[in-house]
Amino acid sequence: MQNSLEIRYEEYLLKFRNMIKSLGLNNSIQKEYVLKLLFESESHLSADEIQQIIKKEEKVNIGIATVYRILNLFEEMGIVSAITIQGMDSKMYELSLKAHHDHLICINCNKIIEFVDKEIEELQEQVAKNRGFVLQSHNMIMYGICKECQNE
Amino acid sequence: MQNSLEIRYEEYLLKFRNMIKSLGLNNSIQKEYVLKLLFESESHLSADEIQQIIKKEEKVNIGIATVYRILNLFEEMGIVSAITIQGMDSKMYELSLKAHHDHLICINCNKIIEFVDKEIEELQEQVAKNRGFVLQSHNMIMYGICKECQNE
DNA sequence: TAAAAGAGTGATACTTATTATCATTATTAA
DNA sequence: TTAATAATGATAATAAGTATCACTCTTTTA
Repeated sequence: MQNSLEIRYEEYLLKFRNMIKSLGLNNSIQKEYVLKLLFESESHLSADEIQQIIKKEEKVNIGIATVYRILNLFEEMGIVSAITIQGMDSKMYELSLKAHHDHLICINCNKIIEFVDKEIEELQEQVAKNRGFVLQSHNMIMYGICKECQNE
Repeated sequence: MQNSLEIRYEEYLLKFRNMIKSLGLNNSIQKEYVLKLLFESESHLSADEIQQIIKKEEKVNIGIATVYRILNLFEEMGIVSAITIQGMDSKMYELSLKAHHDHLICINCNKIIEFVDKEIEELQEQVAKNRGFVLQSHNMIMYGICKECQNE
């Protein structure tokens, strides 16, 4: 019997395949490898990490250009979002299926905590509105020291 | 008679020179060119722009490595902060002397509006505190379409 | 079912921002 | 003024991300 993660993934995969088809694109095993990895991963991954993990786990080759191509496509489709973290030299990707959220990062151990604060979101809308902007998206990353790292 | 901007800059320059000295570093004409440019500039500048502007305005050569070196130093000193804007391939620098603020950027015309919202800042502290973090800094960039670009 | 057309992949060349290196120049201290 | 130290500039190196192109895989259509 499958666990709930797998079941959820099966559902998600079907939706994904429909989306790809309705965009007039061809699906591929590579796209599904990337999708599955992002779906199962707890953490944010770089293109390079994605390539390495797929090579190791799936025992299959995947070109770095393909990884970038797929990640860019997924971003355009709105199913992946990228964040740029201070001090890191490559973008980190995650599924944006998980609802929108912001990030709190420990500058010592690099732990990433995801959160949403409804009040902040509302105030952001307000700030934009007051300046005549129609808000499209935002990026908020907070940096600090987590509880564990404070006791060192 | 000097205008108030110049007067403020003179004051600031003296503080800067002291800071450099107390760090055991040597001041240089290049450092002061970069400082002055950032002080006078309304906008956020890339390292490349800084190099080009200094070459043109001061009719003097300055190496790109020096520009980066100085910007990194200034960041460590806490007098410059860098932001990474979606879709731009280089970091944008500004003096962080101007009090802390966040950014609202038009995705059409690239206009950048700086703002601070005290309530948001407080909520951010709260979010961090609730998760056991001691907050050190944050980056918040909001993307949208400005009033002017909406009527196009 | 088989070919033609279209799309996707992987290797690799390329671009470009940023950093490292090192000889030369400028500054500070004695 | 000179020895020691630090900063600069040219340039080589690094590395992330993109562009290109030959080849392979899908899809379509006859």
